[in-house]
Amino acid sequence: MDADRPHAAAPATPRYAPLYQQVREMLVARLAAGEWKPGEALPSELDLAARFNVAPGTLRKAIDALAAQNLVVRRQGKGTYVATHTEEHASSFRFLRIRSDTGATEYPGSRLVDVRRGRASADAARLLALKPGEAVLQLRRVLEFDGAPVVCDDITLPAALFKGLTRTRYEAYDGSMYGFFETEFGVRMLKAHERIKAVAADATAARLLRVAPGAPLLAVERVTTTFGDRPVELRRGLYATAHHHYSNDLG
Amino acid sequence: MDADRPHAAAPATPRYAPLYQQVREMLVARLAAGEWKPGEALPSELDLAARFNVAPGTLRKAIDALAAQNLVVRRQGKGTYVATHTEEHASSFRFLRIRSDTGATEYPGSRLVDVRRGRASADAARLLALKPGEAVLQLRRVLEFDGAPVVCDDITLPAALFKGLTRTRYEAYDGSMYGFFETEFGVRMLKAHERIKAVAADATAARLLRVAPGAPLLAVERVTTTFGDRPVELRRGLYATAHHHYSNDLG
DNA sequence: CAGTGGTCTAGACCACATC
DNA sequence: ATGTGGTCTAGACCACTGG
Repeated sequence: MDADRPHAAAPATPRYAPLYQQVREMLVARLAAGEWKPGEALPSELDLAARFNVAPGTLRKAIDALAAQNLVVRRQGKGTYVATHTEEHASSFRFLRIRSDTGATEYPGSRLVDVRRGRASADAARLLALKPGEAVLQLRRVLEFDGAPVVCDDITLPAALFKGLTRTRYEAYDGSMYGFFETEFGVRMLKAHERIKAVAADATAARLLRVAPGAPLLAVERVTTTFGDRPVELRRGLYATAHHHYSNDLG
Repeated sequence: MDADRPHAAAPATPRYAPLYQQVREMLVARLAAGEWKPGEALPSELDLAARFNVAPGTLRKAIDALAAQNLVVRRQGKGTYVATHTEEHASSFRFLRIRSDTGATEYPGSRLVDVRRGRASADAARLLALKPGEAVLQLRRVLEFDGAPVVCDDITLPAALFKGLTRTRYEAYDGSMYGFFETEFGVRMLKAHERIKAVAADATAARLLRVAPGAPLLAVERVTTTFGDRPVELRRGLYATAHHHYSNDLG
């Protein structure tokens, strides 16, 4: 690109980077920069192909890759849209793996119990790529299925990215927490890694989840990342699994 | 295919099936029938395109889909190979989500504790699509990381598919359990669904995993399927997560 | 060197959504 | 009717592998 030389670009670290990957990276950069906002349509494929001076097929392959990463969503006959957490009233199960044993597909209610400012522990700093002691926000929220508490999450956020986050403001927002982060703070949660253990409920968890102290709970530690694999959320959750389970597909 | 009319095939249930999907399904059928065995190379793309009377690009897209499902593996310059569980000495972590907390990537040892014949419980029958009381094999095996037991699996298999499975025969086999199933019984594990809960260790589990009775454990119920989403294995595992965790990527 | 998968191009046509 | 993404085709050329 740049010029009209198809795939003669100078190799960076790998010996060679396919044109469609280069185009993909340019598109990601523009998405990250907010050239097209979540929920908006990208220009048409032919338009983009012309801009980047590549064949439609090449441009298409680049967008295929973005769609596979869930960065954009294609809608036949309409266009290609920037992925958003604000429309996923069904597909918000993308980051929510807890399910009712009965298979009921009800969407849980979220209750924000507490918001406070604090400083990153050594642990949190490491996982969030912050300096120990940097300012963070600590949220605690409870997920309720059919009125019964099932999940208790302790969420740690870099304060610098979420200036002005308050409990009131969250409660004024209608939608998922990641929708809230996206809309109000421009932070887009793209990928997450979870580490799961089994633990015994301590007094606090027992009270919040209404289980006996010492009852076995799932402990889920999630690090969520945005563009460039930059960690922007640390979430430690305790799941009561008497009537619910963590669902996972391998394949 | 069939004729030389590109995509005029009669719609079945969906209004319309793309040619490359039809080709994909024909390839899956041949894979399931064993026309090419695990580890073997498929014919070249040009060859297959000619056989199916489609353009190389269309055949390629069909194989792309198979590769995305991990049914085949492409190797540039060499060919496209049927996926196998017998070569994945590294990538066998595809179906093994337990990891050491220290990040050590050691491969665990597997010890088959017990093999017995039995009849399917109502539960097992439902999950394996058998009739209650049908003959099954019950295996119990322990996974050890660095000599310490971490996972105890109770595995239920339809006896009809695994005739002649004995402990001796497993111990004579050098490789993973799914490699054993594939090589010795022609059963290919393709996908799995897991449901995870936290439970307290009972006396048996406590002894096998060397934890205190009542200690919290991960309980992982896995249903593994082969071609056509046919369930062929039910696996109930207990994971000791003091120094290990279940690792999962979302995104 | 020949053979394989991988990339790129170019254009025709289909299906879907919207006006 | 128009514009969008989706499919299909056809052929040239590149990169990797192995004899």
